[in-house]
Amino acid sequence: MEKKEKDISTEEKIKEAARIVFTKKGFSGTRTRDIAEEAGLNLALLNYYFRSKEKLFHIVMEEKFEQFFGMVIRLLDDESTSLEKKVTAVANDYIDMLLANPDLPIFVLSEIKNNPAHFSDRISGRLLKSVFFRQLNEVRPDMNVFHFILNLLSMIIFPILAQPIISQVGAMKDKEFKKFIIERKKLIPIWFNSILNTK
Amino acid sequence: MEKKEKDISTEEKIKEAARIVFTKKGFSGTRTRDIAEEAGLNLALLNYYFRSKEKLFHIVMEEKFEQFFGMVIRLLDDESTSLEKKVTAVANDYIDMLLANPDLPIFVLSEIKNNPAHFSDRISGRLLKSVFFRQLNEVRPDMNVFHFILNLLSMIIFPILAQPIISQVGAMKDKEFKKFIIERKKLIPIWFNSILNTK
DNA sequence: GCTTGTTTTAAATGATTGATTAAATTTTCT
DNA sequence: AGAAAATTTAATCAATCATTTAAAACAAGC
Repeated sequence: MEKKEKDISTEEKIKEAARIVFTKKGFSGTRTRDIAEEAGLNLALLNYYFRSKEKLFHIVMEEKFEQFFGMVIRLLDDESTSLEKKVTAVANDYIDMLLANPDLPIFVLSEIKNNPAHFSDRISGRLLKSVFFRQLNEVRPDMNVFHFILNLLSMIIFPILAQPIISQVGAMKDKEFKKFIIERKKLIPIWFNSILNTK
Repeated sequence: MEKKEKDISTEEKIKEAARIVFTKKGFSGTRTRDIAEEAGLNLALLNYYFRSKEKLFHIVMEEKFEQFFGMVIRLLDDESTSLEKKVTAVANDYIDMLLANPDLPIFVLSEIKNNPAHFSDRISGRLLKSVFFRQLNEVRPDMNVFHFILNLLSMIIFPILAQPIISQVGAMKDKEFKKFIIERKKLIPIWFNSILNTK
C-alpha cells in the first residue's frame, strides 16, 4: 500500500546497475539481462519500474552527460576565477573525476555520435560563451579560442580514452598509469601556458 | 569453374560494406542485415563468403587497426627524419587520414576497450621503442616521453572524436570544422615545440 | 486474520537476428 | 551446346533478447 523504506530501493538498485553496465558496454552492447544480473534482481523488474530498456537508458544517459559536461562547464564559467586558476582547477578536478569514472568519456562520445539528438539543448547552451571563452579571447584575440579549449580538453581526456591501448601495449601497469595521469595535473597547466604564450 | 573478373567482386562489395557499417556502428550495433543492405546484396552471401559475423568483423577490425596505428608508427619510426620533421609529418598526414576516416578513432578505441585481446601483438610491438621515442628522450631525458607522445596524439585525434559534440553544440558547421582541423596542421607543430621547450 | 494494494517471481510470448539450407540461376570450361 | 562449378535467391531455423503476463509473496491498515 505504501512505499516501504529499505536500505536501498529496488528502483535505485536497478538504476545503479544500469549506470555501470550502460557506461561500460554502451546501449547496443548491453542486454537487459546484464543489468538485472548486475543488480541481483529479476529481469521483469526492469520493465516494471522503467517501461523499457530505452527509457532506462535515457535516464542514465542524461545523468552521465551532466556528469561529463557539468563539472567542466561550471569550472570554466566562473566569473570569480582567473584564466590560470581555471586551467589548474579543470586539470585537478576533472582529472580526478575521470580517474574515478574511466568509462565515462568513451560512453558519452559514442552515444552522442550514434544519436546526436540525445545531446540536450540544456547542456549545449551552456558550453559556448562561458566566462573562460571571454577570458581566453582577451589574452589571444588573434586566435580561434576553440583551439585552446580543445587543446586543454584533449590533453586531459584523451589519455583516459587511450588507457586500454596503453595497458595492452604493456607500456604501463594500472598503478603506474594512475600516477602518470596524476602527474599531468601539474604539467598540463604548465604546457597550456606555454602554448598560450607562443605567438 | 574459375574466378571471373567483374567490375567489383561480391566478396569485395561485402567487405567494403562491412568496413562502413562496422566502423560507424561498432560490432554490437551492427546487424548482418545492415551490411547486406549497404552492399546491396542478399544476406546469405555474408555467411557464404565469410563464415560468420565475427569472422567478417575480425577482418575489418585488423584492417582498421592497421590503418589507425600503421601510419603513425611508420612516420614516428623513421631513422632518416628529425624530431621536428616527424611532428609536422604526423600533423599533416595523420590529420588528412583522419579527416577522410572520421569514424576510425572512436571505432578503434571502443573495440579495444571492450575486447583488448583484439589488439594484436604485431601492432603493439611496434608502438614502443620507435625512433621518435629515442629522439624525444635525447631532447628531454628528464621527462617521461609518454607525456609528449600522448600530447601530440591528443591534440590531433581528440578534436576528431569531439566533432559530433562540436556540431551538435552548433559551434561550427561541417565546412568550418574541416577548415579548423586543417588549421591545426600548422599550429600543432608550433604548440608541440613550445611544450617541448618548456622547462 | 482478512482484505487490499504493491512488489516480486517464474514462465511465456513475440520480435529480432545470426546462420543454414536447398533450390534456382549464372558463369566457366570443354 | 552441355556439364560442372560458382553464385545468388528465398525460405527457414535456432538462438537471443526485450517485453508481457499471470500468479505468488509480501506489507499495511482495519
